[in-house]
Amino acid sequence: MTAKRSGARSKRPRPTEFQPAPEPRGEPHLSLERPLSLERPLSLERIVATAVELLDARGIDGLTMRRLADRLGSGVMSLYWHVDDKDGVFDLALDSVLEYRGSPQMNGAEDWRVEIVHMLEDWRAGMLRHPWSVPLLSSRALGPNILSRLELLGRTLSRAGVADKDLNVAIWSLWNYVMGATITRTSFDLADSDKAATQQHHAHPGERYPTIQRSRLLFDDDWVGTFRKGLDLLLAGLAPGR
Amino acid sequence: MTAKRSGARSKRPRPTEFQPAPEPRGEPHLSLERPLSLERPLSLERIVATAVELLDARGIDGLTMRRLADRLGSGVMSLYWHVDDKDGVFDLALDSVLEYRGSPQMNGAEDWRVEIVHMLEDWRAGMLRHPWSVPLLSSRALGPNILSRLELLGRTLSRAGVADKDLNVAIWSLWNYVMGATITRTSFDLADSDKAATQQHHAHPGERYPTIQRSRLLFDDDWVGTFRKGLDLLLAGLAPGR
DNA sequence: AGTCGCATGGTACATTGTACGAGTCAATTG
DNA sequence: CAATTGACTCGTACAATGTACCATGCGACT
Repeated sequence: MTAKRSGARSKRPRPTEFQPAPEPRGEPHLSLERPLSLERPLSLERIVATAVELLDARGIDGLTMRRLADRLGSGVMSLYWHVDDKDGVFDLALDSVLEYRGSPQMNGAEDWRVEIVHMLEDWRAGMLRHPWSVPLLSSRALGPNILSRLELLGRTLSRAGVADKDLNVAIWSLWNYVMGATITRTSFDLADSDKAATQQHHAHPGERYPTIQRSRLLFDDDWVGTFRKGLDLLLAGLAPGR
Repeated sequence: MTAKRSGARSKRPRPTEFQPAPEPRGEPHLSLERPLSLERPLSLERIVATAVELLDARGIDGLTMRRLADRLGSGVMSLYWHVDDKDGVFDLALDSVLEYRGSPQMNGAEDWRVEIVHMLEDWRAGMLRHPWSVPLLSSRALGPNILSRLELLGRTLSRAGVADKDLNVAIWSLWNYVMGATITRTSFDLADSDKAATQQHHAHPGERYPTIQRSRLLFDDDWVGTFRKGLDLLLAGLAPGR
């Protein structure tokens, strides 16, 4: 009767979370050589990693279940044992890219500024390394790794002396700033690569947009500098201590 | 020989822009009653307006060319005379939603703060009214209406006394803040509507995320207040004058 | 041996975007 | 008047996609 898949499907091994090994019924085939299986066995990790590769290489529309299966050397439908549906692949890929490994030294006394800036810049860099993550991030719910970063942010700010009543504003302000900066940045990358559509505006910005033109807003490519300046400014406003 | 469509297609009437009426070869059929055409004639305006309706009603995946044509009472392929492709519809719909009609009074002497806050809040409100605009915004190039807002922002800041060398940082900081705040907000709306996927995290935030839990970060629904506080803070830091 | 649960994947189908080309009708030109 | 043109409409067809359904294989346990 080939037991209902809906049951099996809802029981995913571990969606990027780890669990304290509740004896999952004996380890499955970790024998010597792979017996006569054509390739390595499929796994959630392999699927997610390959999905990220594909997304990096071909963008958000470049990820199709067929292509993904091809790269994995498996049949298309095999993926569906490990994953609910395509949206699930997106969620997993997104979260996997947003993982934070922590700041290197963090012998923190007064280093909270450094730690916060490090985490936020690492986050921004991660998103820019995988530009497809930005639109995904704004259309899906927040995954565990995002929450972890929020938690770290809150904890650090709190340790730095931000009062509880100001904490939420502080967290969200920093958070929003980074999100926005990253989006803006990727928008510009897009605009550059597809000049055809926007040349009408970028070509004659002086006519309709004199101020933008004068400040060279659209051509200022010191993104990192601008990002840091705004961030410092925010931090200065948020945190009392010098 | 039914002239090549590629020629006709590139000649769109006016893509939300206006042009000084270069005599487009005599006005086409603005006769009395519609002769025996089944419905009103198709037009770019109607297409865009209906697309926005559809997007509002069914979300980003709810917009299909067939459904759009159905709502317009036309054949699917008729759309393609007015629009390049589906992405074109997205671009047009997005830009149409982001138009700014200006602040009401603006008898500005010291009112520059009011004007900026008004424009930014209007922008935020517009995006929240059409949540599909957020992911679109972060995956497409900036349209004319966005540039107009940037221009207005820059001009107002400049008039308020922000030095040219600080202008870019000021513009981008405000911009990024609003973008980020809006994204965050829509993420939460998503998370609320699809508790199933995230309940594991939202249900037990205290275990893994004690600080978030303590500050009730995820349950603080005074979005407007938090938004305003952060914005005021930014403005205070950016503009010297009190 | 048989049974069960994990895991793979082939086939099939509905839905999508859109290329192609034929059709309609009004204005223009002969 | 007839012929032409060019703006506009739309039916058909096709390729690409997500995924439901089902058959199969394999290792472990009884």
